[in-house]
Amino acid sequence: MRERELLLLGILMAHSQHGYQINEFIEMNLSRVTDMKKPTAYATLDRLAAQGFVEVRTEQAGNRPVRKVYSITAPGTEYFRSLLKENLMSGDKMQFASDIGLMFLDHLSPDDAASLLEERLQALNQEIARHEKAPPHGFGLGVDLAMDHHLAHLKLDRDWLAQVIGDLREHGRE
Amino acid sequence: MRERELLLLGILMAHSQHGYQINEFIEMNLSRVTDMKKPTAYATLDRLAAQGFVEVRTEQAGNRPVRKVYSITAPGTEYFRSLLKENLMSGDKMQFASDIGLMFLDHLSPDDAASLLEERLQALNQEIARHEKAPPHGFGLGVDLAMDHHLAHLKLDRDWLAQVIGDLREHGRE
DNA sequence: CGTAAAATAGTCAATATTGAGTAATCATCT
DNA sequence: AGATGATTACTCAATATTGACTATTTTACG
Repeated sequence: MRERELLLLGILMAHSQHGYQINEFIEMNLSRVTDMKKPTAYATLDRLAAQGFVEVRTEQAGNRPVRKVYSITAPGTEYFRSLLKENLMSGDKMQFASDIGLMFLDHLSPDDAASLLEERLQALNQEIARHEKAPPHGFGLGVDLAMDHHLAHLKLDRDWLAQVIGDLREHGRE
Repeated sequence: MRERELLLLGILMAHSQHGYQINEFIEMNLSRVTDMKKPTAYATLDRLAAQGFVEVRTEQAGNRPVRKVYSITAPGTEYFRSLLKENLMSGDKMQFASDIGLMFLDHLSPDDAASLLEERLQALNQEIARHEKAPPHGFGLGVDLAMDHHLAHLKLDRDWLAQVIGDLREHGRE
C-alpha cells in the first residue's frame, strides 16, 4: 500500500500523465515489480489527490472521452522522497508463496515432488530467458538495477531448485 | 488467497486444532513464510468450512470460553493435495517491494542512496544471523527446506546489496 | 489476598484490492 | 458502408484483509 503510493508518485515524477497512460505503462513495463491492478491504481491516485499530493485536472483530446490528468504537487514531491527513503532503508518482507508448498513436501513422495518441481524449473528457465533477451529499458540506472536484482533472485531460485530436485531424486532411489 | 487455504489446510493435516492454536502457531513459527493475520485466518477457515473442506465443532475446556475446533475432511484432504501440487508446479510471482524504491534511485545522490542501502544491509545481516542461530524447526524435511530456501534468498540479497553499495560509493567519488 | 499483566479466543467495522463490466471511439477489412 | 475487433478511459459491486477492539481467565508477585 505504501509501495503503491511510491510507485505512482515515482511515475508522476517523470511527468504528468492520465490514468490510462499510467496503467498502460505499469502493465507493459512494470509487471515484474508490481501486480497492482487498474482499479487499485485509480483508488490510490484518488487517495493521494484527497491528501493534496497529486492534482487532477480533466482534459479532452479530440472527441474521445474526457480523461483525468494527474500531476504531482510540491507536497507530493516531498512525500515521494520520504517514501523512497523509507523503502530503501527498510528491507523487503521477502515472502515466497512457494515456501508454503515446500513446507508440506512430506505429504508427497520424493519422486512426485521432484516431478512437480521440475515443471516449475522449466517455467523459471523460460522466464530467465525472456528476462535476459529483453533489451535494457532505458529508463535510467535505477530501473536497470531493479531488473538486475530481480534477475539475480530468479537465477538463485533456478540453482536452488535444481539442487533440491537432485536431492529428491537421489532420496527416491535410495 | 490460494496460499492461505493451502497453509491452513496443511496445518490441519497435522491434526485438528482450534483457531487460537492455529494463529499462535503461525505467529510463532511461520512469520517468515506468511503475513496472514488472525482475522484473515478465521475468515478463510469459515470459507473452507462452508465448502465442506473443514469441519467445525465447538468445545469447552475448563470454564474458558467455548472454542472452535477445526478438522480437515476427506474432500478437504483431496483439495489440499491439489493446492499443494499447484503451488509446487507453478513458480512464485517473485515481487520485491524494494525493487520499486530501486527504480527511483536516480532521484537521490549516489551517496545518499548508498547510506540508505547500508542501513538496509545491516538489518539484513541481523535477520540472517537470527535465521542461522535458530535451531532447525523439527517439523520435518519440508519445513527445513522452506527455511533453507528463504535463507538462500536473504544471503543473495546481502551480497547483491553490498555490491551495489560499493558501486554507488565509487560512482560518488568519481 | 488483591491486582496488574499476560494469555485465551475470538469479532467487527473499516480499508484495500480486484474481476468483470461499461461505453465511447478508431482502425481494418470486405 | 457496415461489421468486427482493438483501443481508450474508466467504474462498480464483490471480495479479501486488517487494525483495533471485546471479554474472560489464568498467572505472577509483592
